[in-house]
Amino acid sequence: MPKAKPVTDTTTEEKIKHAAREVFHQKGYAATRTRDIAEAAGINLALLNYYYRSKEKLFDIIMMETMQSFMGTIIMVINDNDTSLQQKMELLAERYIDLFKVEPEIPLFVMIELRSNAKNLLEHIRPKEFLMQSVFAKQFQQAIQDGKIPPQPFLHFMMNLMGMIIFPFVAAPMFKNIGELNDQQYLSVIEERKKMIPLWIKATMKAKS
Amino acid sequence: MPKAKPVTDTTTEEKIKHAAREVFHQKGYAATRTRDIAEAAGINLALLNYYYRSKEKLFDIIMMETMQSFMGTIIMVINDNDTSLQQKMELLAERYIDLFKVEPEIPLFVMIELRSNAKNLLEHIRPKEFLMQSVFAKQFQQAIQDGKIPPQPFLHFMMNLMGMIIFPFVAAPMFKNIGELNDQQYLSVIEERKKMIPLWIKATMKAKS
DNA sequence: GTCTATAACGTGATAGAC
DNA sequence: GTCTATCACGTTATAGAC
Repeated sequence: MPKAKPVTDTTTEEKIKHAAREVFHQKGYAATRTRDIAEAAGINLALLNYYYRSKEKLFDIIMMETMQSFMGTIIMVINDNDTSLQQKMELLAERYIDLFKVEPEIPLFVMIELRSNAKNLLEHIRPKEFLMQSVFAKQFQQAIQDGKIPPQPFLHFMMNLMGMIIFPFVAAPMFKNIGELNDQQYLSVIEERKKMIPLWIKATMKAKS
Repeated sequence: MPKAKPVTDTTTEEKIKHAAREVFHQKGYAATRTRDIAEAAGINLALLNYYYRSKEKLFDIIMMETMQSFMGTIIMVINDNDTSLQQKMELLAERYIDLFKVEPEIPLFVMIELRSNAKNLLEHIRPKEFLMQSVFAKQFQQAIQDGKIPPQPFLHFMMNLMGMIIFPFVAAPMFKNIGELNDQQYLSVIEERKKMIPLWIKATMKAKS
């Protein structure tokens, strides 16, 4: 069981939110009981409602902050004018893997919530707008025009890149079993991928379409 | 909303199980109410308990059958002595994509269940045993010994292959939004990947480690 | 086998003492 | 602010008529 970040947890309000983040991430909205959160926070159930009104309101806060972690990572990287396409891929792999090393449940949590609440979430975060108009996307198209890579759909490229980064976290139990690895060993395997993913992706981009 | 396979649904017992499979896949165990299943099956709630005793027992059956779909696909392919490594990759991409086109919720469902019930499920299906001792794994090692590909970990190869196949289904809402695609269009994008994935994977295998 | 009515239980939320 | 006790409600499961 991976622990979330080392936090001081000063106020009761923060203790509750911190516990909620962990429990919601691990079990999802429907399966977590407010009593689980209260217990994890070491406080009484009534306090949860005192500070956050309801389970749903608390969840919305966690959801928003989690999406911010998830999207913030990519946003900071893909619109930097001073990095190349190749460097952006390296940064994406590095930043995401570092994020998920601390909170490995985020990817699956986000995918589940996107399924059950796609419409709401997507029109709020608008991945299409900021991704397709990013420097990253433009550099990709430029590389094609410059003949550096063959013409190919940006979507497949993104699926492969994000899949290589994220999928090992989504399917961690399976791969840990296959490789007979404990949590720590598994993380060091994933650490290797930081360097490899950009090379692999580069190779796929040159493959004939 | 993707529909599950066209089925005759003869008996009441089958109608219930078919409805349960759909609802459990779409919403997960905790979020589905037995009433949802009864309604989807067009029967009364009491009948569900009459045939399957409890929500949990019904779920266990669905889980088992789903894992069978999931693992059965790979098992049939990876131990065939008459196909090459390359052909096996092609078959895996084709079979899995065909399966998930019919029931796109399976991948996320399986990942969620593996998270919340890893120990039980994994010691029952033992992916490590049958995968690592498969003809597929042996052919992979042989290709390295023959100098056809550089030495590299089988686990990374599997992560990349399975990730390319499965991840687009797990993160479908996100990619549909990015590409502005409806369900049908999205499936035809994924269909393209059947041919491309083996080429991409081949390219990654030749990249320097 | 299939239904209606209801029992038994778990969970979210609140009242009210301190 | 924090607690205990309790309410109100939804859900699983069953009893019993047909």
